[in-house]
Amino acid sequence: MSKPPIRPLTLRDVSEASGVSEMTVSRVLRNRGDVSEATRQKVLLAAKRMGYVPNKIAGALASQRVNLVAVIIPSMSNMVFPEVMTGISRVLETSPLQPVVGITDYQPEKEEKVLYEMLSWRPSGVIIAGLEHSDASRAMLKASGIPVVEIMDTDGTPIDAAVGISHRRAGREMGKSILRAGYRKIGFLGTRLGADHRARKRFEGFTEALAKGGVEIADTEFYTRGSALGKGREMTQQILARSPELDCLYYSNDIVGAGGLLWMMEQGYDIPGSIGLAGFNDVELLQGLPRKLATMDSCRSEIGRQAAEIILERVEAPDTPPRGKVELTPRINFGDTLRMG
Amino acid sequence: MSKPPIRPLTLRDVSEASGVSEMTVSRVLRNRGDVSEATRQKVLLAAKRMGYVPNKIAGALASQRVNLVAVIIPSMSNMVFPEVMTGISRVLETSPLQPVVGITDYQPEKEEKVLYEMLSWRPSGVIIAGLEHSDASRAMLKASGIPVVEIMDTDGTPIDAAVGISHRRAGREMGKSILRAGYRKIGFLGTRLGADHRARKRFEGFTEALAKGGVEIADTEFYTRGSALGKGREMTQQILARSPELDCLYYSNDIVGAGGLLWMMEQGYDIPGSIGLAGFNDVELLQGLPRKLATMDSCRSEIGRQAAEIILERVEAPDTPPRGKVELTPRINFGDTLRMG
DNA sequence: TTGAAAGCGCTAACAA
DNA sequence: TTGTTAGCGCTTTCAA
Repeated sequence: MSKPPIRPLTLRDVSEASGVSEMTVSRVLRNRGDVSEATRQKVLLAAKRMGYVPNKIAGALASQRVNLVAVIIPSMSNMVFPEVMTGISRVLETSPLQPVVGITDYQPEKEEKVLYEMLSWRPSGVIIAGLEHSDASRAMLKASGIPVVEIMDTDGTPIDAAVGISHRRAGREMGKSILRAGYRKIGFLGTRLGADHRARKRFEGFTEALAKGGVEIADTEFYTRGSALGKGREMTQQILARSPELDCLYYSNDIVGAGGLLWMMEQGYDIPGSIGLAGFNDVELLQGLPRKLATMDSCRSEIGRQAAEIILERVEAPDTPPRGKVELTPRINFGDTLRMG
Repeated sequence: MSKPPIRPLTLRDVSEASGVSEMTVSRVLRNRGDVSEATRQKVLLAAKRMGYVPNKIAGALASQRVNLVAVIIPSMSNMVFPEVMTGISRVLETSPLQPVVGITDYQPEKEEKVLYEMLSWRPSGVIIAGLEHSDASRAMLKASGIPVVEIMDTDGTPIDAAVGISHRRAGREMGKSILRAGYRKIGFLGTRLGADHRARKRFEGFTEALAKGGVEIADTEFYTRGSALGKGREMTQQILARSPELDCLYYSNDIVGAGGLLWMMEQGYDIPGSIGLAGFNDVELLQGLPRKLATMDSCRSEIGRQAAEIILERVEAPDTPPRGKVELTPRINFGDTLRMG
């Protein structure tokens, strides 16, 4: 075992060790151009036994190509983005492109910073959550000259392309279903509006649908940080202590909804008979609960897949006309916590 | 609004636009060296209005420095690694270093591929989960000449440095506590052993502790994919159908354990009186369950924090002597599902 | 305080 | 099939 080298190995080292020119070594290592099987083997052997790892920094600078796709999302911990990532990876695995993830914590300033940082590595494309970005972020994206796909949401104008669902419509649909089922005293529980634009849009669509039915939100309960089961329990307890007349609760996501459901089951509420519950996202977690929370599929892996396909297409054929907005249609799943209308 | 440029802007463009030499522009943009306030402002203004984003590829090649730390973990979706990442980020945020994540799906071949890919970008350090790696992976890590911290586990010999807990000991401790509480017919439910070395070590430590008390595992139930609540329900149902005499179940992680707990509560089991339950990890999710599952803290954010600190230290002062192995001590939390001994 | 020259490690384009 | 040459866009080093 030789001691670790001071400087990493270069192509030149492999060239000298194998007695083949740098250029030919480079060709072998990239499987490009015609190289005789004999030299090929010689080079491969030398490279492997030396433990040579190519320097992509230099390669990228020389070739002006970086096979990275920047994926910029608000958070990793809420069970929604892992599925988006799976969809993206599935597609990119069939290509030389690789996803690199950046997290914004729902903060526009952080998004701007992460975006700047990632663009400075000159990726081949950007997949970014949401349609709301700071002016500087939009400017950077436009100026980058690479394909940009905004995901999750379609309520707005994309910079380049967008794949997602209409959260406003999702909220409206849920509102209509809840009214149709006969609920009238409706409460909303969710993230403090503002940071999470998609939750806000669902809320707006929801209240709009209720308004059309002549119903006003009876009470609301907002929280700030985290999205744990525990929060759902607390908030549900509080809103029901304050407004015991409520006959339906709409949660901004499944996790808080699940927390509420667990708490209400312990308290012996009659669900969905005297009170209905609904969440959003259709996360896997719900499958394991004693009762299935009503929810709406947010098409996460499909969104990831299509976004990656758009990037791939545009990287392989830069003149492909932009696909514009792709709006997917989420379905309501009534589960066991909402009467059907 | 001008149309997007064919080629991204370069330092030279900013230089020409501001009438300052490339070199001085570079200095301004990096806050290095003495530059008069007048030129500074001129450059900053020009750069901003043009929307210039520096090319890190070129910068890295020239400076031979890449402020990236490769973080290589098996999975993102099981609630354990997000917390590790938080610990890492917390520390790196105070420095110019940035984490970049790679996922291995618990597959050694994929680990090797991801590692190769990341090392080819010449990061400043590597944080990698586990102590078990293929020979090729170990060789690459050794040859890289950069600080390497293996995390989560301390049962084995690190390549460079390691921060984690002893999973063998964690299993042993839980085994001892369970015996002390008087349970004797004990079942184990977990991932199929092999891929997940840390779960395997816990299992080994657990059986070892039971053996010392003259007790043998009465039954086991293994699963392969995913780690959902639903799996926990199914497996628990199956093992109890097969071995109704069991008086304690040890799960390889909290999520399957939580699934089991929910199912058993529905079935009306007397917990922890006639049957005890325990998991592993102490994930936040447990806080929201009707009863708190007994578990053991896996020190995730502390592991992330310390790993990042080691990297940081070694990057700033390359001659720092290696810290070797850092073993943290997890604590048992008896929750509501295990009698105390 | 500023600038000029050289080169980081690789690949595109061309020549042999 | 193989080799040579000239950069990629920046930073280091040294000189002014």
